[in-house]
Amino acid sequence: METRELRYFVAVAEELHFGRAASRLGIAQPPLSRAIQQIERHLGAVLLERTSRSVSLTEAGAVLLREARAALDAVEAAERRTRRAATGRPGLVLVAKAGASAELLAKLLDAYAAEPGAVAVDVQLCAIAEQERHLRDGRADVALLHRPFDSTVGLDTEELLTEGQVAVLPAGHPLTTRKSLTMAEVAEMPGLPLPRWPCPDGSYPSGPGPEVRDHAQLLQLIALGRAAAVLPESAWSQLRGDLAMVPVPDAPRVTTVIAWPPHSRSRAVAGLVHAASRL
Amino acid sequence: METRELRYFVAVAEELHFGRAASRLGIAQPPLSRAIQQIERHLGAVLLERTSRSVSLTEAGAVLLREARAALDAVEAAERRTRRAATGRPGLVLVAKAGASAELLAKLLDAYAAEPGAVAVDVQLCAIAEQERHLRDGRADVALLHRPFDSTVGLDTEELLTEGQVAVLPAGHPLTTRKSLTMAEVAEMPGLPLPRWPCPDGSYPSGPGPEVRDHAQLLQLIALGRAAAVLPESAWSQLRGDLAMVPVPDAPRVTTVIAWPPHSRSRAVAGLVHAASRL
DNA sequence: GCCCGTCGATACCGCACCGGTATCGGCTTT
DNA sequence: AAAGCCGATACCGGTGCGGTATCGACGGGC
Repeated sequence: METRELRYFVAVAEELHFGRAASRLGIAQPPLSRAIQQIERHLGAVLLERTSRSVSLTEAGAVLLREARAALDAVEAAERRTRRAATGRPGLVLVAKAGASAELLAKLLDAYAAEPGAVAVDVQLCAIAEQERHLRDGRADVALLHRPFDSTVGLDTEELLTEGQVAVLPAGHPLTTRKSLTMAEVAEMPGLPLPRWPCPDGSYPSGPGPEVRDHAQLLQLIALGRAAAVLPESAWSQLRGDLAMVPVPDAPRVTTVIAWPPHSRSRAVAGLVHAASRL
Repeated sequence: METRELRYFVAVAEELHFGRAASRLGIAQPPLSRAIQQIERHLGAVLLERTSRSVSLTEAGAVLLREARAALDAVEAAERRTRRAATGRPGLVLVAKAGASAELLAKLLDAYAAEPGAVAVDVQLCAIAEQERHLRDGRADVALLHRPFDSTVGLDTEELLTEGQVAVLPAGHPLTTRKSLTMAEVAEMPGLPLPRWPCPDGSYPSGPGPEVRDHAQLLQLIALGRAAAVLPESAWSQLRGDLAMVPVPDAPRVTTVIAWPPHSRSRAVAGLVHAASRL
């Protein structure tokens, strides 16, 4: 099967509408209909149930959607990594959540730079839940992830740090005088909803809190008195004067891990991981 | 990039000869030359150094070869898994090395069959080093692997059993009277070389021993007095009357694991792993 | 109840591109 | 110096992709 066909199928499966999928792909609708039929003939399977009013995935279609996304990521990764290898500069790209693990990251970069044979490390800060995708499609070589929030499925990892979490509140909030809080108390603070983080697919769960892409956004919203949050202790180093923190002992402990795609066995990645593992 | 292009590149990169690659692909040589040029133009990178006498991979070409193989596996897996999903029969395919972990496998299948909601399990026995590929290209859902021999990189795993290894010798061999042997002693037995196992790419390392694909082959060669081997203790259950075993305490311990592709989060796989984890 | 709008499928057509044959140009071998 | 091997180039024909036009089925509205 060709990647063109996979791209076409993914577009239709995501839009569940041939016309919209076609315009998203920049082609007309009829060739798209034909291409999907050809895929179905090739696989000997019905992938989409279609009436003139609705399009829906069959079970086989759902499987192909999941697998096709992975395959397209792999193809994209192949292109990107080849282009990067061709430039000759063997630099590493590391992604981390903007605003998270700042201290740890600094120590890691220092430690690695001191190693013999260290190469340049290009640090990219991205939105929550974006790092995994960057690793999978070849835009990055290594990532700092946070269990249990980020999925590390299919990646090789090394644990770096486990820590508890704290509630981050606007300075002057009544509860800032407390020595500790429970998750239940934090979740039910009137007027201070917890923010909504993006899901891996980029959508947001529904609920009362504000939609948030990274820590900087979040801290600003808290300072404005529009939200509260429960964050790893190390977020402390980022705290501005207009914020306060209170430990939340019953929040799940957070483990920061360094992760890399399993088959990228480059010297440079190994060196960085080695430096990380003995911080 | 299209999978056709990736296939073409892989063929040339493996053959390092345009003519042979073309005939392997079933096309003529000129279109292949053009296709490679087109890929190089598309990526903006030189992938192959060619003179009229030799073809060799550049560094970028080596990266693309590795990544392209992974990408093609992912595409193939997408097709296969979709076809399997379309049949409606939600059977699982489990691969194991022929002749290895026979007892464990039997217990596992029994335990899983007793679980509520168990589906049919299709057991495929294959050659050494083939299981990983079966998982990656969608021919199988789960595999029994043996660390440290098999690579589990990029797979999710659960440990099942760790055991020591024993030397397997022809019955009546002088050393069968010993209570134990060392690796060094086994490696240097005159006239009884250790066999050569295939590498992940299907080739064999060079050396004195016979080339061997699976345990049945190996045991027969040992019985014939043409080889000796060091195998996990559980191979004991397979031993015929014409073979003997002696413990080898300093051989690395072998861990049998059940492995599955990380993004295949099907109910059935989860059930099988669950059954396996509490054997 | 008829008309109209929506949406996927079909019909048909032109052109890009893939794959084929013929040939060239460079290099090695004898 | 001649011959052979091998990748690149030139050129050509056919497949198939993508386009426009249209059909047919289904719903909703006045």
